[in-house]
Amino acid sequence: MTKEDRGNSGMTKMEAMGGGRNLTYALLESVGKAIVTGRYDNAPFPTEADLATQFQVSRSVTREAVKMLTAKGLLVARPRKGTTVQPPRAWNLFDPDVLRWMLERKFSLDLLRQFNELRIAIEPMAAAIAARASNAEGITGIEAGYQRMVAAEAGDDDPLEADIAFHIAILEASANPFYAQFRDVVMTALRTSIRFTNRFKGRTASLPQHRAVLTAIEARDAEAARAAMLALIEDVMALIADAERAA
Amino acid sequence: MTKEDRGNSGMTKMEAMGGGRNLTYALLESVGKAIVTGRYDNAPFPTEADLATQFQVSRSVTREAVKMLTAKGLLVARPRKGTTVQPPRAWNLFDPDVLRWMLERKFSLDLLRQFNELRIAIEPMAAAIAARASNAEGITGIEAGYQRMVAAEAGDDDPLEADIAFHIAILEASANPFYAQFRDVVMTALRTSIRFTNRFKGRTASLPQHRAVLTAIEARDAEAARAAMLALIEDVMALIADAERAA
DNA sequence: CTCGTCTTATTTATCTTATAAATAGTCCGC
DNA sequence: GCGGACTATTTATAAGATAAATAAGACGAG
Repeated sequence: MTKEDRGNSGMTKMEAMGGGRNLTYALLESVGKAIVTGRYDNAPFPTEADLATQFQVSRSVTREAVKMLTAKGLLVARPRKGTTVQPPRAWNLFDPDVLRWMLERKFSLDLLRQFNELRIAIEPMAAAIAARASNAEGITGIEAGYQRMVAAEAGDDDPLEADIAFHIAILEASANPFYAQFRDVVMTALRTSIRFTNRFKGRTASLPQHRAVLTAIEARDAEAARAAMLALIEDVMALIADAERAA
Repeated sequence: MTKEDRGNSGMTKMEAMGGGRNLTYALLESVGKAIVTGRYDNAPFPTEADLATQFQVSRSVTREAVKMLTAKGLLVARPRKGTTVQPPRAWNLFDPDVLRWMLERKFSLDLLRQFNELRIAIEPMAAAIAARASNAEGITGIEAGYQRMVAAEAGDDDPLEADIAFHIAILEASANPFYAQFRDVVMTALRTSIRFTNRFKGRTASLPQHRAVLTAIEARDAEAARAAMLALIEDVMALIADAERAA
């Protein structure tokens, strides 16, 4: 149950909390998306008083949302100067919210390519580390992810979520917090890019290739694990390159 | 240090703003560090009212600091349940503040090794991409970084800052925002780990090795750039491995 | 005119006091 | 026992006042 229909035509209060579990998160979502979409590129960011008026919320809510956006690198506030939007290079791209806003803004094939360029660096290495150093729990997680993909093949699980689970299990099996940190990034990016990958039918995340990664890790063969994962992502890259040529 | 034994010459107001440019940032710093240091591992996180009382600041300041810590993944707040510390896996390790708190907490050789394990994935690839795709501006930046290292060798610049500038220039030359994003992470981690690397005398960041990276990028030789950068970081890894054996 | 200082206006920062909303825990009637 | 109303606690929201910081303009001395 989402929200009961009040039946009125008012619809104020942050558009009936369209963004999150409370006003602050709703405002965070609205303003964050607006910033990333470039609404303030050629206009000054409003003062906190204006923001509160525009969105019909109290200054407390406004200030707390602004503080969160500041923590994510999107804004900076100074007395008398007002609140200003930071240049994109300052945005924390590895913050799930920020990344999601960027991916949702219009879906850029370019950004998707750049993201997969990152995956090429991270995931094969994570697979190699996992092959070398993961414990039983880590291996079990990867196997579970693979089994979900098998189930998805038979229609018993969501293909995308299963695919994501597999990749995340490997990141976590690396037992390196820096690699595990990419959990949310990979999750967010893969979820959002579904619109793209789904455009290519039959692209059901090659089970054999994933199996190759799994068996290499189980066999503690770091080099094979790295190579198998690399091949997997480079297939995606090839797909993107094709799309770029087509466009 | 408890709060009881103040009583002397005033010194309230968040201990004379010991943390940042205002009360909110001072509180952010204090509480962030406390969380990462584990002060609340075996104790419940205080309610916002208690926090305000303990640190002698208003609820506004308290709430705004808590919201920033929430945005960084350290806290989560729910009505009636209170504010609770998130498990470390939820912390945004790529947030400069969070990373700094983690590195400062006691200096873990283990964390340093894990960080360099990440560098092995990122930086050689960034160098390769830079060799393949960087523009004139990117190359100039790398050359400037190298020149700073040369100057540092002669005592005309800070060796650590010059070294950092070189590595960051490469990340930025990759023209991939995801790689450029590691700018702050690398900066923070290298700065903080100075205490470690300095313990080894003569470790003045081999100029020839850095030069090899530069020339490879200038020559647009991606593979050579990757290899040169990899060699560079693996030297650091060897250093860490030695230290781990010694301990 | 030029430079430094002083004043002023604007904006964030802080504090205070209420009230609302959410919900974990308790108690009650059956 | 068990479901549901009740209560107490904690965050969420609002509103208003004051403080602090500082950019911009006014002013005055040289």
